Amino acid sequence: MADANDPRARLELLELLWRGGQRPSRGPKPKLTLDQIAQAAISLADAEGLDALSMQRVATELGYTTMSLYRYVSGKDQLVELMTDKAAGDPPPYTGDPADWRAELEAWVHALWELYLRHPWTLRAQLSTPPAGPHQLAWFEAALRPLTRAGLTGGDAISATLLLLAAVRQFAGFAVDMTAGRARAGLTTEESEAGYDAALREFVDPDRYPALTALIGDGVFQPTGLPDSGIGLDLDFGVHRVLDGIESYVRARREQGP
Amino acid sequence: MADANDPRARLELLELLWRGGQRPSRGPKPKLTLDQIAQAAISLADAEGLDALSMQRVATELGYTTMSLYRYVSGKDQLVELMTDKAAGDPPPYTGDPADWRAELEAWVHALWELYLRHPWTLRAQLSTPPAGPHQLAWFEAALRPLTRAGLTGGDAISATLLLLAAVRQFAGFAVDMTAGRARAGLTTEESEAGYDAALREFVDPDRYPALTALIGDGVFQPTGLPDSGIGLDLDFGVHRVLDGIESYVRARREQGP
DNA sequence: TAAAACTGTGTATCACTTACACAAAACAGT
DNA sequence: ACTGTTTTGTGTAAGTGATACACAGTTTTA
Repeated sequence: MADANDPRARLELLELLWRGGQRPSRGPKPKLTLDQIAQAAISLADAEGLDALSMQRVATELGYTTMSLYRYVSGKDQLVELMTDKAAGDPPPYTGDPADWRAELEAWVHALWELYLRHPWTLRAQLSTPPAGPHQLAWFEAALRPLTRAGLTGGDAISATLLLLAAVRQFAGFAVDMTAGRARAGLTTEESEAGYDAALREFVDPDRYPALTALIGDGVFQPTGLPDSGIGLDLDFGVHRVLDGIESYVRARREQGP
Repeated sequence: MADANDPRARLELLELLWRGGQRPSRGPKPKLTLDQIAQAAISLADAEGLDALSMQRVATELGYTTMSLYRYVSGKDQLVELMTDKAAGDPPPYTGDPADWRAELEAWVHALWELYLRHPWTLRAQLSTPPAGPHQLAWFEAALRPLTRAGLTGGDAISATLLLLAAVRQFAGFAVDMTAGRARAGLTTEESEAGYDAALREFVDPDRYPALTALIGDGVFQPTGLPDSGIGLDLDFGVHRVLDGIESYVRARREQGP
């Protein structure tokens, strides 16, 4: 099995991602499958987070010994990579007006946001390559289609996809981290938000942080009762700006020629 | 010392962030300082990454025992939070035209990008609260100023800051992950990029991924020789779109009234 | 009917975090 | 000055986790 410090590890990973780890015909029939292992690991990570994910626990969950997993996976890192692609699943098909690329991208963003809230640990997974698995690329494809239709070409379409991806990932990350931190502190959402507001009021010096102080004074950081402290709305705002920016870019290029 | 599963942990953290862990007057004079510990930990994380960061190694680096660190810090998690704020430092002062909010934000983005490349591990640090340290907030403030001047108010200014922050963080994350993965595989940049292109060509099915296939055919994924595989340029593209979007939003609001 | 290849397992090693208790050090109040 | 209290740095030990390695049993191939 290829060491992690080896170019072969990348090829091996691709093989597993795309061909699901076909086994040679010799030897005993495997009792487990890669898919089964990845599924058990995903369930565990969903329920208790990436920190609670250990080879031991996955193995126990499946009723096998820890070391048996190493017959399917070169190590924990590789397992996480496989989990990440599997958990991504396929993006939901877009059913709206095919000409409305903005709506299609908004739906994409929304679906991805939900995916990350469903599998928060994927945001912390350390991947060794750019997206290369079938599901990761399916999401990529689903964004490229409307962007291409909007009029973006080549590298611009990639850049725009990455920009939207960046926004969703980070905003989801903000939301997830806040929820996790809140839960670890044993606070309600309201308590947590009020505590943050109070902390800002206590420590933020108006001379050093004038703009921030003004916002605090406006009550911007007070508890809102919104889910995820309103991060979803921040994301909506951001996506709207980004799509506006893309639209005006395409228009300018069209009018002015390349 | 407050357990992590305790609201007091948050107050304790704030105390350390803002008042640097003042010590009671009784007892032996401490030989270490919080700052010293954080600095050693930052150097280690810079050099070898967050995985290599252990209490043992930090202590050894300083010439003390592992457990001595626990007199200054409640645990590794808290240390990482302190490191993150300290490593953020203060944003460089903006020296350009004060009326040119776009240039100011571009400079901010650029400085932040460099910060993340200098301290890549901060992108993986798990923080228990929204930004609450003096340096984190200083960066926040530095973005709020030009955005406020641009004409954004209240929650909009926050949303826009988060959007730009999201872009920089994630693009830096892409760059960092690619570099790390490349290094672990023992490949040159060129080899790594060529390998990715080759993998896409091998596995991507034109029927299932038509838009992606078109891009691959255009040679978009071929090695470029650009630093960080051109991610910096993708970020520039993205920031340009975002600023355009913000600008048109402000203009529309001004013309139409709130 | 071997020989070869592969599976699941038991064992062992190494690194890590952190709880706990102890002795020495420094201060506070008398 | 003195004594009790608080705090520091340390030694020890427990618990968890990743993973290397060798072994015995299983299945296929020649």
